[in-house]
Amino acid sequence: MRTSLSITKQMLSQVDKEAMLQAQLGYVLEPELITEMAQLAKIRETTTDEIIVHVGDRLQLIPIVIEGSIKVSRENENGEELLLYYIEGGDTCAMSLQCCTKKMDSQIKATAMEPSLLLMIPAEYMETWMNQYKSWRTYIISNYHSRMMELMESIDAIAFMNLDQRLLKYLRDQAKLLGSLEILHTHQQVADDLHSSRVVISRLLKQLEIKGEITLHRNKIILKTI
DNA sequence: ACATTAAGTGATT
DNA sequence: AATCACTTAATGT
Repeated sequence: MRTSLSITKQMLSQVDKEAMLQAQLGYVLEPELITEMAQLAKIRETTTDEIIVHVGDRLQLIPIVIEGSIKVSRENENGEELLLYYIEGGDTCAMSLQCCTKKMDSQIKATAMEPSLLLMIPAEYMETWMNQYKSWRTYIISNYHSRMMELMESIDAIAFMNLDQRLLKYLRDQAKLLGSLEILHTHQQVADDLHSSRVVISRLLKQLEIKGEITLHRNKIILKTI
């Protein structure tokens, strides 16, 4: 009984993979490629805050985000972090491709921000697809470009914005990404993402609350507007 | 009721 | 803006 159920579920998900890819990438990728990807891809489901890639991991599979969102951060040897950018539905981390083919260890940490669904593709196929499918080339290059732009935005924020502005931007980015004005984070988690300290973040959040931008609760920050 | 974790605060650098 | 040292508040057992 249990076996037949799980087999059914497995088969369904195999069929669904193509549909999911079609829905997310049907406009950019050739149908033959979508089919091929669906055959090769392994499904990975994540829970909120599940770490998908650790610093130092040797990647062999490249994730494509189907549902949900992933946070990519830098991490130093003390475990201190800095959020770099997010990866949303239909996106991939093109940088991990290079990481795979050059057999380098991952320089970043990837964490699921919500329950997410990923398709994991063996890196070696990605290489051959670069020559085989024009749409794939375009997709990867455009992904590289997006990540690069987001990286620059982060650098701008760090270099040119005060922490209070950066904090507000962070809250708004989170809200946009997760589609909710309620941000379910502790002040400590926010501080980690911004590589600041809890006390400082608490004080700045208090100021934002006084200004009427947000309201504060335990484990929860509510934005008034995006 | 008690322990634990999150958030608030004053003082100091 | 960060850190320390402490208080207060919220929540779990």
